Amino acid sequence: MIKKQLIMEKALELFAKQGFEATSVQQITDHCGISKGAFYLSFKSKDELILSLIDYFMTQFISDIDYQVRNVNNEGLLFKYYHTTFQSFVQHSDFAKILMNEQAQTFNNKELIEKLHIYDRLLDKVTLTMVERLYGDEIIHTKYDLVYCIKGLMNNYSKLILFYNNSLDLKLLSESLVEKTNLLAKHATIAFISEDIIHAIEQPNLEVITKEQLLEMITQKKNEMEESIEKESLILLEQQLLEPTLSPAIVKGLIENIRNHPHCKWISYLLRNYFDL
Amino acid sequence: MIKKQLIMEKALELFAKQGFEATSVQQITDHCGISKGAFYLSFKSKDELILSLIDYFMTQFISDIDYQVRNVNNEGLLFKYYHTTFQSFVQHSDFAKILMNEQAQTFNNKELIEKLHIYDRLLDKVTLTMVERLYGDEIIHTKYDLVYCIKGLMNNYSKLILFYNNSLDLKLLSESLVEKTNLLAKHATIAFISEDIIHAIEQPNLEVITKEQLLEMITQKKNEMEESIEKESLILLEQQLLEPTLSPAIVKGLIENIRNHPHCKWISYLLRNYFDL
DNA sequence: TATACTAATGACTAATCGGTCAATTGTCAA
DNA sequence: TTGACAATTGACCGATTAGTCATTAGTATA
Repeated sequence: MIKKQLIMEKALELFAKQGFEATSVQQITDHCGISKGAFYLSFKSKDELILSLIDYFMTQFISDIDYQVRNVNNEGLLFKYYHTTFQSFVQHSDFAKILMNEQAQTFNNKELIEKLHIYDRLLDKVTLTMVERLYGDEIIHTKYDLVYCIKGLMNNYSKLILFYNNSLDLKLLSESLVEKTNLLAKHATIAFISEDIIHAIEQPNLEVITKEQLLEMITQKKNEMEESIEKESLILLEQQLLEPTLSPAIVKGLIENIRNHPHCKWISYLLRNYFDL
Repeated sequence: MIKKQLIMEKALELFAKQGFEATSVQQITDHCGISKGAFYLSFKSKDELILSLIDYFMTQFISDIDYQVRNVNNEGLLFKYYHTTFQSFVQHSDFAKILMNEQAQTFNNKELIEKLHIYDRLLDKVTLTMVERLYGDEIIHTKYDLVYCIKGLMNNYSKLILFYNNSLDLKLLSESLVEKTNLLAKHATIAFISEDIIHAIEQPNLEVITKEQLLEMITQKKNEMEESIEKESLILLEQQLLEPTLSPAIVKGLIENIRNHPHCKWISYLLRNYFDL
C-alpha cells in the first residue's frame, strides 16, 4: 500500500512533465528506485495507474468544492468557489497539468475517457447547484448557459495559473471572476446552452450510488486507516447506514470529522448526498 | 505537389479520429493507397507533416479573421468575428479537432509547440485590435483581460461544436456571445490580466516580417500557381514591393483579389500588415 | 528497341514499448 | 540453522514504431 503511494507520487511528477504516453513504465520504476516487476505487483497495468491518479485527485477536488457550495452562505460563496478551485489547482498543479494536457482523446482508454466525463459532469452539477442558490429564479432560462460560461472562463485562467504559476494573485483573479459572473447572471438574456442541449449531451444518466456500494466502500477504507477519530466516525456512519438511529445533526458532525482525511473526502461527499445534508 | 496534398488530406482525417501519435505512417500511406517510401519523398518526417498541416490551416484561419476585423464596420463586427470563427471550425472540423485534442505538451516537438504558441498570439493580436476598435478608451484598463475572456468562452463553446456538431445554431451562439462580450466590456471593472502579465507571457517578440521574406514567399507561391487573375495580382504586388508606384487603393484591390485563394491567404494577410491597409 | 532517368516500392533495421515469469533475495517461525 | 513462503528482480518476449534503401516499375528520349 505504501509502495502504491510511492509509485503514484513519482509517476505524477513524470506525467506532468512529459505526458502520460511519453512516460514509460521503466522511467517510473527508475524514478521510484524499484524494479519493473515490482510495478506490476501494485498495478495491473499502466492504465490502471493513471486511472487511480484520476480517481484519487478528482474525488478530493469535487468533494472540496461541493463542501464549500453547501456550507458557505451566499454572501461570498462565489468568491470561495473560485478561490478554492484555483487553490486546489496550485496545490495539485502536477495533476492539474495532466488534466489539462491530456484533455480528451489522447488516452486510448475508453474507461478513462468516460471517467473524466463523469467527473466533469459532477463538477457541472456542483456549479449548477451553486448558481441556482445564488440567483434563484432570475436565471431560470440562462442557468445552464451560465454554468458553461463559468467553466470556460475558469478553464482558461487555470491554464495561466499552471504555466506561469509565479505567484499570481489568486484573490484578485477570483474577485475579477466574481464580478464577471454576476454581470453575466444578472444581465445576460440570450442563452445558447438550453436544458435540451444539456440532456442531449448527458446521454447516460449519472448512476445513483446505492447503500450497498457505500457500505462496501466504507469497509474497504476502514482497512486502509489507522485507529483515529476519523476511523471511529466512519464506523458510526456505517452503523447509521445499516440502521438509522442518530439525529441529522450528529450524522452531519460525523461526516464533518472525516471531511479532510484525503482518503475519506469522496465518501464524505457521497454520504452528504445520501443523507441529503 | 499533388501527392503532398493527398497525404495531407488523408492524414488529417486519421489524425482527427485517432490523434497524431496514435496514427502510424503506415496507416496514412495505406489510406492514401501509396507506399511508405513514397511518403518520405513528400515529407522528411512525420513531424514535418503535422507541421505543414498546422501552417496550412492556421494561416488561412488567422487571415480570414483578420480580414473581417479590418473590413467590417463596427456595427455587427463582433457578431461577424464569432460567426466567422465558428464557421471556420465547422468547415475545418477535422483540423479543429486535432488542435483541441493535441492542445499542449502532447507533441514532443519543440518547433511545433512554439509554432502553435505564435499563432495563438497572432490570434490574440487580432482580437485585441478588434476590441480596441469597438470600445476605444473605455476599456483601456481591461482590454487584455477582455481578450482573455473572449478566448476562454470561445474555446469552451468550440468544444461543444466539435463533439456534438449536429447542426448547432451558430447564429444564436454568436449572438449570445456578442451580448456577453458587450456586458463584460462595458461593465467589468476588475481586470486580472494586465499589460504586465501579457508582456511576461509573450517573452520573445513576434518577429516582424521583412520585405525580403515577403518577396521570397511570393516567388515560391508564383511557381505553385496556374495562370490566373490571382497570379497576375501577385506579380503586380511583387513589383509594388520592389518599387512602390501604385496607389493604396489599387494595392488594396490587388490584395483583395488574392484573398480567397487558399494558398494566398497568408500572403494577403502579411501584405495587408506590410502596407498597413 | 535500347538507354537513361525518375518515381515508387516494401522488406528491413534499430529502437522502444507494455507486460511476463523463472530465478533470486529477504523474512520469519520452528 | 533450516526450510517454507513472500517479495522482488530484470532479462526476455512479442508487438509496434519511424525511418531507410536496394530493387523494381514506369516513362521519356535517342
